[in-house]
Amino acid sequence: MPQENANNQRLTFSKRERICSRLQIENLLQKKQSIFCYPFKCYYDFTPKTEERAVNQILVSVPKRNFKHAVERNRIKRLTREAYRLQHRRHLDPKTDEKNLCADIFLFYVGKEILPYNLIENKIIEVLSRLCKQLL
RNA sequence: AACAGCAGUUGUUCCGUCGCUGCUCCCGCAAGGGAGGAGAGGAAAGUCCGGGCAACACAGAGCACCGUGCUUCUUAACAGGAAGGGGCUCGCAAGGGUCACGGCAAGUGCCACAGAAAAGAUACCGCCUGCUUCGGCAGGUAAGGGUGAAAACGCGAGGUAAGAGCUCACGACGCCGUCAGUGAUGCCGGCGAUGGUAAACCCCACGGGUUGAAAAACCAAAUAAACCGAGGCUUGAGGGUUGCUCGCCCAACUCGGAGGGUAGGUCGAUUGAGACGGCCGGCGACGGUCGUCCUAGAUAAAUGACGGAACUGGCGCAAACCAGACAGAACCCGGCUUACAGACUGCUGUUUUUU
RNA sequence: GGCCUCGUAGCUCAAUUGAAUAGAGCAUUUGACUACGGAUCAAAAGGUUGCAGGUUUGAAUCCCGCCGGGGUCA
Repeated sequence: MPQENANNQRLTFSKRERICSRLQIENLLQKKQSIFCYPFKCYYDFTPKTEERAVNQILVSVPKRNFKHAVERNRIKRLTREAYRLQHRRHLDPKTDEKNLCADIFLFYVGKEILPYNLIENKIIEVLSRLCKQLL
């Protein structure tokens, strides 16, 4: 099984890397720190690493207003998560490890139509690199 | 063979790499890791009905409200389904389609405009009889005209001054009786009433307690106030006891406990009115019995991404290119409704060709 | 996931006990008034009553099925 990753890490995206707490979401939205990169609006926050939390966490949301069918919303969320899974080891984790922080990221899909996977992947890379600039 | 209708089945497949969520086994103190195997639908949708399950309420009965409405059967139950009856309708016929299909002969209401009159009848024109000052007046009548969506059962004959269910035959309708049928109902006989409207109020029959998994149950941080137990030593401060001080008590304060149950977690929650197959009963829906199988269980919510190949379609030979329906479980079932490219099967009808 | 409500001119609302031309204000257009504009006056246009069926002589209204919007349950 060839491991192509430079850090020799598996490209995982398990439940620990997701935001599941309602309180966490509300805190995140109250900070009102956001960047915009079509088709994503991204709320974010950085907290110091603790024993309980040592990884970056992410949440994807697609409004029902723009996509009426559950099939479409599921597809966007899956594409977004897949792009994050493949890219966050390279573009986000080294920077946060350097600062000993971990990030909460709320990705809000504000586009009106479903984009193909390679476009979404490029946009996710852009979002992650801009987040890294916010760190500096 | 083509086309059309109806009914039913199916609704892309395979390989590689990287992932996600449960389950089983193994390693590990743990975090986690490894292996194996599983992982969206016929509608998962709409939430339109009916249940299971749960909490609360409840002696019994009635009223109100809501729903259903030909009959019999089916079922856990239903506004579903099956078979049958009746009306309407398509058709030469065979046969098919469709129906909120109990009751306006229990009561009340409504029926605009037009029209004499829209329902206890009435009388504009007309018809007939009588009177007449020849202008009409009085009476009878509802056959005809006209109005309207609808006109006092329809139509023919008798009858009459003219007429009239006034009488009779046939026909539409209700009730009763005989016969057939489990029954709706049908045949025959007798009696009887007559506008429509109950998706108008209402009457009759039957059914419905309310609220829904954000239900319910269990574990249980932090914090506030109240309670219980122990302490409450020195100094200072509050209240009571006392004229005052000391003392004592309360209380502040400290520690512990129990209680309720918020954040959070567990459960509910996936073995069930289960699926598949055989046999038996039934016209059928469906039921009985035997055997085999275990077939998603997430919880801010898994079932995905990329690449390759095949298949189908755009398209008439090939290649290239493009596309692959409707749509995503949220406690679980039975139905209904709505969406749906294509493929396949069966039956029926029409047309053409061949024998 | 469950439940409740509402869809009428471009906008805000009537008509809702079925009754025949669906009405009012603002906005739009035209004309008058004015040197011009505003205000005012007069007139016009604008509606598949969300869509599709049914009941009825007749439906915005009654019934049924869809579609869309809003609200509510921690």
